[in-house]
Amino acid sequence: MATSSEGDRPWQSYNTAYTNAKAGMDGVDKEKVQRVVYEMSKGSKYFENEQRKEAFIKQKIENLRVQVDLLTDKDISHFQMIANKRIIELEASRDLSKIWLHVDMDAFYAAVETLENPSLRGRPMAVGGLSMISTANYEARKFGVRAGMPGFIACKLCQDLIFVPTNFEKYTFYSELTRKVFRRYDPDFFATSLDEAYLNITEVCISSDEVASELRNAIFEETGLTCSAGVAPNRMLAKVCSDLNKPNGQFILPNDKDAIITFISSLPIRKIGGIGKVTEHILRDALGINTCEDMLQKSAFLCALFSSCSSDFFFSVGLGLGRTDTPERKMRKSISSERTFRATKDEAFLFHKLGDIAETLSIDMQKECLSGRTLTLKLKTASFEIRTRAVSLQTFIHTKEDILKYASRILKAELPISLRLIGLRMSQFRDDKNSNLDPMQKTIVCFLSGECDSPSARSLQKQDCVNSDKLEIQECLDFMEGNSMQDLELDFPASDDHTIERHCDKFCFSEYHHSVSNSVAERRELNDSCVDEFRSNESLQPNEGTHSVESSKHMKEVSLRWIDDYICSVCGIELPVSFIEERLEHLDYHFAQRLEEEESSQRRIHLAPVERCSPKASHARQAPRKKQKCSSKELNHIPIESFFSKFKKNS
DNA sequence: GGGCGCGGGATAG
DNA sequence: TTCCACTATCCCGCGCCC
Ligand SMILES: Cc1cn([C@H]2C[C@H](O)[C@@H](COP(=O)(O)OP(=O)(O)OP(=O)(O)O)O2)c(=O)[nH]c1=O
Ligand SMILES: [Mg+2]
Repeated sequence: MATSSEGDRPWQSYNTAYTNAKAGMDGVDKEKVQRVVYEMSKGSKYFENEQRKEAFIKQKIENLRVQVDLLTDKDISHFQMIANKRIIELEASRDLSKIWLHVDMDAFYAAVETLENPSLRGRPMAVGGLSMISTANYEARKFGVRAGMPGFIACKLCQDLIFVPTNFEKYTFYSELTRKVFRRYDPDFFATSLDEAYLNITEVCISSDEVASELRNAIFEETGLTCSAGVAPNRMLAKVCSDLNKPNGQFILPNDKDAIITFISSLPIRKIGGIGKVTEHILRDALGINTCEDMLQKSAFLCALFSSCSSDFFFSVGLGLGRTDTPERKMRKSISSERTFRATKDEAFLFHKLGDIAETLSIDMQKECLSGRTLTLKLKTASFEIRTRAVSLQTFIHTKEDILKYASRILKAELPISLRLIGLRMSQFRDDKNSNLDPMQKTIVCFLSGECDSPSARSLQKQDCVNSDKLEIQECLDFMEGNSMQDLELDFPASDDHTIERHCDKFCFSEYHHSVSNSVAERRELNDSCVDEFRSNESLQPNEGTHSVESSKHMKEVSLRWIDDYICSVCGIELPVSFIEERLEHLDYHFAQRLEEEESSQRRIHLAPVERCSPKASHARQAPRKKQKCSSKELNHIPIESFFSKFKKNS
């Protein structure tokens, strides 16, 4: 440990952020880099925050060491038995039947910029700005400049460094080109970022070496970009391998257990994906673990100190085991936007920023047709402390106004505060996966198109399905035929009233009112002291006798017009109402509808499959509503035009 | 006790 | 003169509810 010489060379104790071995960093004067970084950082707010975090981790390590010291010989042999058993089980699961290839483009953003501006070739260059750089080319790396380093420090390390601003459209374009090549080798390849992908080449592989060379050549031919590749029996090892001969190189690890053991034994644990700065630090200083092999040597202690989930992971690393299956494609779980600015406590400025962020987030959500019910506000204080505050709503939101409304309330609760960053994230998207759907059920849109199992139909289901409130179509049809509305019930997501109050006791959040009832209005007055739209738990009870009665004939017309409007506004096809009516007669499908309570009172119709099970709670009763035109503004971005074009031809 | 929601943290590109 | 990004995912611990 360098602690003894800390007095002389304080930079050695400053975190190892830029010192971990990285491609292109051989032969760099690490001591000098470390010193410059330290000199530039020392005394800054950022630095102080890092020191706080570091101290916290040191404390954690200290606690672990105490735990280790307390272990008796008996304890140790006990945990050793458990560990051995687990290791044998894991070893038994070893699968050497697959061949995985990991591709990683070299200095990707920088390489793309160089391609578009050849004068940059051979000169040290970084993509990003003075505050942060995304990556640097290999010329710049010789100076110690690297991804995640602030630009102003990089400048000190390399006087002639050229900065190029990021341009994601370019990177996306070139990423697409590389993926075209990947697809030829494995149509089911899966990309983990713009510049990385895993390919299962088991089937196409005669010689791994040749496949890798051929692939890299093809990529270079078709894009002008170089990449590195790693081939191994599982994804964890393939990723390690792709980094070994970077840039523009490859490394093949044969599907042979002895070769794997040899390979893994001397490998520093930091090379493994999932083991970062902190884990490396903890395992080294608490248990003396440096290489993957050490994971097995110290298995008893890993068992004693960590959860079985964590120790399993550590043992897998020691054995060189990794996933060999192809993961199913997952939809995104959250979407966010955040901005950094000069730290300030000027509230007008902060709220203005919040509005900007809400707007970009809303635009991004609309691009992907997302609507979410959990909003998370992220703040970074002037001292770099990160705070997050979340609310889960009863309704799904995606407009700037809605996002800003709730975000403002949360932010108000944090004032006064000096901030340097504000971010907003939406999650818990509206999605059929959120409710136990019968996957055999199809959407109304599907039905109308007659293409129930087409991929576009599935993607449509993913994007535009379940709502917080739904009407069973059969019930709706019953109603249309003159039955009572009394039996129609709405399905709310689980109520989070208490949660909201608990976590943000200064504010009460408005609920989504499905019917305008006197009782709600009355309660609103009673709770006037709280906020504008308070909603008590009592209001979750069904509202009695509040709906007016309109003729069922009229309702039927209205319902059919809704659907007609929906289809029209989405894809511009005007269908005869009688056609829709005829189609609907055959359905055991459902449609969901949603009434915006906001000033615009826009009505949005969502077509959705619905679970067969009865609604969990019946909080409100549906009241008949007046017909309103669908808002095409909200619907236009739903990318189902191509889907409907099929339908157009047929009709 | 399982599930949910929140807040913090680690990791990666 | 300037003084460390942005997007996303997973995991853990905690408190609460059913
Ligand atoms: C590591 C990192 C990468 N990126 C971007 C820029 C990178 O070009 C791109 C791919 O990341 P990396 O593959 O990690 O880095 P790289 O491709 O630039 O260099 P190499 O693989 O040869 O070591 O992701 C960031 O924006 N921020 C980061 O912190
Ligand atoms: Mg790369």
